[in-house]
Amino acid sequence: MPREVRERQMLDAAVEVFARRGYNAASMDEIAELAGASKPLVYLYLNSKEDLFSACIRREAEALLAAVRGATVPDAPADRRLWCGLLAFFAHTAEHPAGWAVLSCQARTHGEPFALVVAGLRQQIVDLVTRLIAETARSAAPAVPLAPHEAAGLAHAVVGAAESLAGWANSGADTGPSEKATAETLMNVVWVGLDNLMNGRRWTCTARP
Amino acid sequence: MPREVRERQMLDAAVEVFARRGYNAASMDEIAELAGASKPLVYLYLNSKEDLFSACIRREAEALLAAVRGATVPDAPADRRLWCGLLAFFAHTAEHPAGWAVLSCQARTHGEPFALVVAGLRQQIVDLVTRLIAETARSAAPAVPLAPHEAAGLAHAVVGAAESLAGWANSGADTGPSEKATAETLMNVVWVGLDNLMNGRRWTCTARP
Amino acid sequence: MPREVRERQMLDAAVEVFARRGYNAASMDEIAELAGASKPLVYLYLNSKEDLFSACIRREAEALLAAVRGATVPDAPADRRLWCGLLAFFAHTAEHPAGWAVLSCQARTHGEPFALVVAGLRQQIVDLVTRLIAETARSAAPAVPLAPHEAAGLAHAVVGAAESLAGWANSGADTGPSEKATAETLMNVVWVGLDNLMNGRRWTCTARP
Amino acid sequence: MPREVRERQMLDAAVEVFARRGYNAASMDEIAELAGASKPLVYLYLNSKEDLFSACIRREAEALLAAVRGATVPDAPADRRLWCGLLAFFAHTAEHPAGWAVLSCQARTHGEPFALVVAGLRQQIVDLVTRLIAETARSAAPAVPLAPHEAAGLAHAVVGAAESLAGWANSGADTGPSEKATAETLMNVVWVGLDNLMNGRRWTCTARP
DNA sequence: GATGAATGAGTTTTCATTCAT
DNA sequence: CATGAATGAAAACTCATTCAT
Repeated sequence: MPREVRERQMLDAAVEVFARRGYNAASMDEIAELAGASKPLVYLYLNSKEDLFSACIRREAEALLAAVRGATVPDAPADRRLWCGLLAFFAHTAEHPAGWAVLSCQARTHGEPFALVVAGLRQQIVDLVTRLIAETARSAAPAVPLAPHEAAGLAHAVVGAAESLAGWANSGADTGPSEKATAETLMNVVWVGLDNLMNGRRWTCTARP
Repeated sequence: MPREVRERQMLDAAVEVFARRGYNAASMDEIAELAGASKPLVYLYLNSKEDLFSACIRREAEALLAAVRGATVPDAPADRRLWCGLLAFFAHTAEHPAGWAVLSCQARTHGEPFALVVAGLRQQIVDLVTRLIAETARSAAPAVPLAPHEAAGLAHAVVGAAESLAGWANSGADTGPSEKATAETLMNVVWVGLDNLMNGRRWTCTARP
Repeated sequence: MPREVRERQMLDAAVEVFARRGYNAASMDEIAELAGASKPLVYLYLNSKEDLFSACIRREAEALLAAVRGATVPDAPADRRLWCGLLAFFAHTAEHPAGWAVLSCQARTHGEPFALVVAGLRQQIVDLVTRLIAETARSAAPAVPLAPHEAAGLAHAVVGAAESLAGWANSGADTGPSEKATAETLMNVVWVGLDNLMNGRRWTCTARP
Repeated sequence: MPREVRERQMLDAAVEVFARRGYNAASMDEIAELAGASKPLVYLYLNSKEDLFSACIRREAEALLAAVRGATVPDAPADRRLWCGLLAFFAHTAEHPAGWAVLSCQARTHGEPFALVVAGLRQQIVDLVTRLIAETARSAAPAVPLAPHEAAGLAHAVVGAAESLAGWANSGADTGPSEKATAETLMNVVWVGLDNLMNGRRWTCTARP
């Protein structure tokens, strides 16, 4: 069996086990067994538990980013691109629950080096969203232009909301809404809010005493 | 030194260490040392590592919920209450970064019992926000009434966005915006979007091919 | 409360706990609590766990020895004295199961010093029985005199048999026989065997090929 | 080194240490060191201290029972079989003092599961002796038949006496008698006594006022 | 005398990791 | 490459024991 295939099997097994048990409770024995390989081979290919975890995170992060990027086709209008990105995000996390669990839960809680990888992924997604928002803002030629900082804030909010909704959608089979409904909810509040925002209607603390 | 004081010191130390190292990597030795007490005393007062972690989570969750609840004064209009709640949320998480880290990262990833406490806390906050949104929707007598499911989705999105923005605001001293600016960003997109939403303008996939 | 009384309560509690949990699993906390005294007082009166255990053993050993000695009235014939001693032994062990458990099980298994005390007690009982047997042998003016070594062997056998029967009698409420029946069984085989023995009828390996 | 060998070494070491120090005071470190292996290996092969202890007890119990069973050849007359069984018992306990110490002292005092194994062993030996006694009683066609309960009582007495004599014989090199002499003493008192017993001569309390 | 606070020293147990075959 | 033997290092947890009040 070629190395590449074996390595993929190992990563698959590791993601599964890390998601199920958590980083520390996951034992190399279990991972090796689930991968159908011997422990020394795992070490030969992936060096150490940390490296293995790191490889898992990187692979899952890249896959998620690729899914989202691949969905935001360059030629479409910005809102459609955001819409498609959201859909892709929800679809990918729903299809790879173990990978998403590792990314969203495990990676952030076990040491800086791992957290940095995830932070990097997140930043790339935020940047993507920021660009979409800024682009829309520019093309709308609004009465009140959107400050760059504000665009970044919005992007952070959107990504956070998406993560939260993904968790909600995946939490229980019946309680959460469908993938598309989730995306629509988010799209509605963000897009319409953004549109309105750019027309100068802003909420302020003093507006309603 | 009276027990109560010692116990608080221990919890402070534990929250700090759990946030820094993660649940598993946090050793009782380090916690005891940071608390300025011996390990046996920690065990005498708090029984086990699990119980200690549980106590941390409960304390931090209750403090955060109390802060948010205390800020949403009952007599004010709904938007003002949401605004105050968000401010309180951002302020509290900014003031207790370790506590927030434990709640948002650690607690969800280390066993059901812990996750349940945090899920409970989150649900209570989501419920609070859901009520505020539904209340506003009713009082606005909109053209298109807000479905209950939609209100819950919005609330999930708002809470997720708030969490994300809290992380952003706390991530680096200089990159993030001020507490108030953060809250304003969120308020703007959510509230104005909601207002618009209830007037029948919704974004749909087919609206812009 | 006078020291003597307190000390007795402590020993009572200790014997109980040592019998229930075993030497190591018995905690000073539990003993102190059962004795209705504070732990420091236990230490003040009895110095250490080892000393406490030692005191328990000594007290129970002396009580058992006194019971047996007191029953073997000097003026009666030897067989009657042995009979009464056996009865007393069975009665005392049945009435003080915790004490007997400590003596027969715990004391021998936790370090030489304790074992020595018990060995001393046992030797004294064996000596007593040896004297009774030898006395009987002399008074019977047998055809084949009983060698001193043989008397000691018999005594060891009798004591061992008695211990075994005591355990049997105390093991289950219904399976074991009554105290008196137990003593009679033992008396029968020993005394009648001894009587026979002294008349020259001995079992030998070659007697029945 | 093959696992089987190592495992035997570990059990040997464990029996030795358990006998010397007692169950609780025996540390896994000492056992591992005496076995010439590392602690993790001991755990890998034998799981836990309890399991290790249990394995020791089982092995020693089976060995002793096999020795006694193997010596009581089925075709010989009952008295000869008892004689051989006693000899084998004394020989085995003399050759494996540590094992006998663990069985007779440690196993009974450290938790039900262990005690049950030993109780089972003891019961099997008692049953064996009971059968021998009953068989003899039947074949002798005595004036007064031996009640089943009485046979069991006798067997308990014999086993207890044997245990006691084994302890005596092993206690000091010079004080105790030889293996064969020990067995003869016991045989004499039991067998001759039994023989007499079945001819109606019983000792009774009132026989000699 | 009783009580609560406090701890040093030691225990069992678990992994990630390596090496010879 | 797979396997089995093997381990160093560290973690959770417990307890007898003491001291000030």
